[in-house]
Amino acid sequence: MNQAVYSISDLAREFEISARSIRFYEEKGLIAPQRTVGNQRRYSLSDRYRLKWILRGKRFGYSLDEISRMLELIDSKTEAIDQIKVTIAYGEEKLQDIESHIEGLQKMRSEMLELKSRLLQRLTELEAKDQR
Amino acid sequence: MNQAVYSISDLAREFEISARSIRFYEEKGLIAPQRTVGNQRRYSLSDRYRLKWILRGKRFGYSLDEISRMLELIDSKTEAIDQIKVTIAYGEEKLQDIESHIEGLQKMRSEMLELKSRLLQRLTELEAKDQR
DNA sequence: AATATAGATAACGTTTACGTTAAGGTTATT
DNA sequence: AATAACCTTAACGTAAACGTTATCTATATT
Repeated sequence: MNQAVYSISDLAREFEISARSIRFYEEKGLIAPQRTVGNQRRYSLSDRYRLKWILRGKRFGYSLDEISRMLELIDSKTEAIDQIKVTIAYGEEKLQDIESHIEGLQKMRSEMLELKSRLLQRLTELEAKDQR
Repeated sequence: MNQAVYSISDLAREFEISARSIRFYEEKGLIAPQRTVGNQRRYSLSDRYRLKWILRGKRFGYSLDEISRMLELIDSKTEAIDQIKVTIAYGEEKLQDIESHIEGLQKMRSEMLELKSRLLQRLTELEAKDQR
């Protein structure tokens, strides 16, 4: 099994964040890499995937706490029917939330477009006046 | 002209935020209501609109600083051609940004959906096993 | 006019998400 | 084996975005 392994600065470089940030996410329990004999962090592919999720979540306004709960969802490995049901329910909640985020952003988008067309309008008017 | 006017707590109630927050946005220059003779804040419809924008921006991960710049764009009233061009350029930048936010969220959405279907799969398997 | 409710400023406190040293230990390279 | 490059924990610092509290003033209601 060709399991890629990354050091903390490998990931820091790749995602353009500080090693401090990555350690901070670990402090908060969002990620938990293996350690070498010398106690240095070694990240697997799935750790890398988690980190990607963390950064995506952050970009869209989710707090580390919320992201943490989403990650729990991601690595739910339980075989208990009731637990799975709870997890699915939580996932559906988050889906709703994400969808409402998308809607809100689309609203912002359309307002921005309106704004732009108003500005373009004014611009062409002024340029026409300039022509004379 | 039937100009609606709101007190600070009117808006706080409507948007479910604290009056402190609204005052804070004013401190940061994002909103600037009229004052009564007794120095109390009175918000117009357009102030209310700005506040809505502020909250929307915040929900989607924009900092008050970024939102501030977007608002400047909204109330740009300049007649200077060059200034308008600059404003349009900035608006286009923000549009791009919003669109990439939307894309990212859609990615999150599809991963969430995948996750959910995997969980549903496991659930039905377990329930089938339970049946026997 | 008196009282209740609401609003003002101002100062200090708090949480989140890191940045920045400091004082070392580990790994890789020559 | 020595040196550079990288890593560790730990502690303190910081910026953003408010919350909280105190003290005082305005407005609304009976």
